[in-house]
Amino acid sequence: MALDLLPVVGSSAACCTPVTAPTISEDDAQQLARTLKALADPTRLRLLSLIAAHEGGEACVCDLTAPVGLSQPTVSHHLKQLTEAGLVTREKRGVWAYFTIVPGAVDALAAHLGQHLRVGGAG
Amino acid sequence: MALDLLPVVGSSAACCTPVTAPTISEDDAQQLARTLKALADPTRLRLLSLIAAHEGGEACVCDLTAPVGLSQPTVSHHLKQLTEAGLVTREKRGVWAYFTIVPGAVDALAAHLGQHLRVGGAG
DNA sequence: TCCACATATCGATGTTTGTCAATGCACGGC
DNA sequence: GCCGTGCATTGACAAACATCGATATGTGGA
Repeated sequence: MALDLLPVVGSSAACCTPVTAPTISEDDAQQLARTLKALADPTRLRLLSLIAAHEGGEACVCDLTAPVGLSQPTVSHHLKQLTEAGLVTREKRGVWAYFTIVPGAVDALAAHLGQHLRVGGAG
Repeated sequence: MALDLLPVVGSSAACCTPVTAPTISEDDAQQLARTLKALADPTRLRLLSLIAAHEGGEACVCDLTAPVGLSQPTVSHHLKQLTEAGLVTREKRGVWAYFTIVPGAVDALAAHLGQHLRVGGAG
């Protein structure tokens, strides 16, 4: 292993400042991104807004298809995404499925984000 | 076209509760989704976290490629997305491009979200 | 039992997105 | 003036996604 020369350049200096705080883990980033992806669609944002604006904070699929102007299967698909992301809950009553915003879900997401993205790191 | 029967069912009642608050506009939803999309990727979240954790709150591309394990063009592409979303700023100093977190950008996003998604509507 | 209706799932399709290799561009040192 | 280096852009490609029509599932009423 006789390769101990390698000048290493040394003097160029400027680039590559050191990391001074812990960064988000790969798993945390993936989990956070999954939830954000559920939010990052105009149709789903409108669905959430519609649910929140409905009387009692709940709405069924038939309440939502007309306002967003999409087919029933598409709306159902988006609601499934939101449910799997933990942003809404689904409750079946009779023939209808009522969706409700999970309180605090968005706040928790925002807190998580702020924790990792604040300059100076997670500390 | 003599088809005026169509019983209309009428009595089923239950479904379709009324909307009692204003909902997010189509444009607002689109704009909000665009910013969220920039955040909704594990690589970009890690880049943001890395920038925030670097000394002085800034980092250049060469600081970031190795930690995320992707090619330089890919990292550059993600940083462009983040810049266009207003989440980071880019400052060229000599040969290097330094990226900085835009302070308050995430907070503003969170505030925007909460405003539209709180049950009871935008208030 | 049969039918109508609300919702979910499936299969197909066009679009968007993340990634890379190759190349272009600007800056600084020799 | 030339070359090396850091970064951005381009073109290509595969994976993911939003959307629809058709169909399946489950529920309540006749």
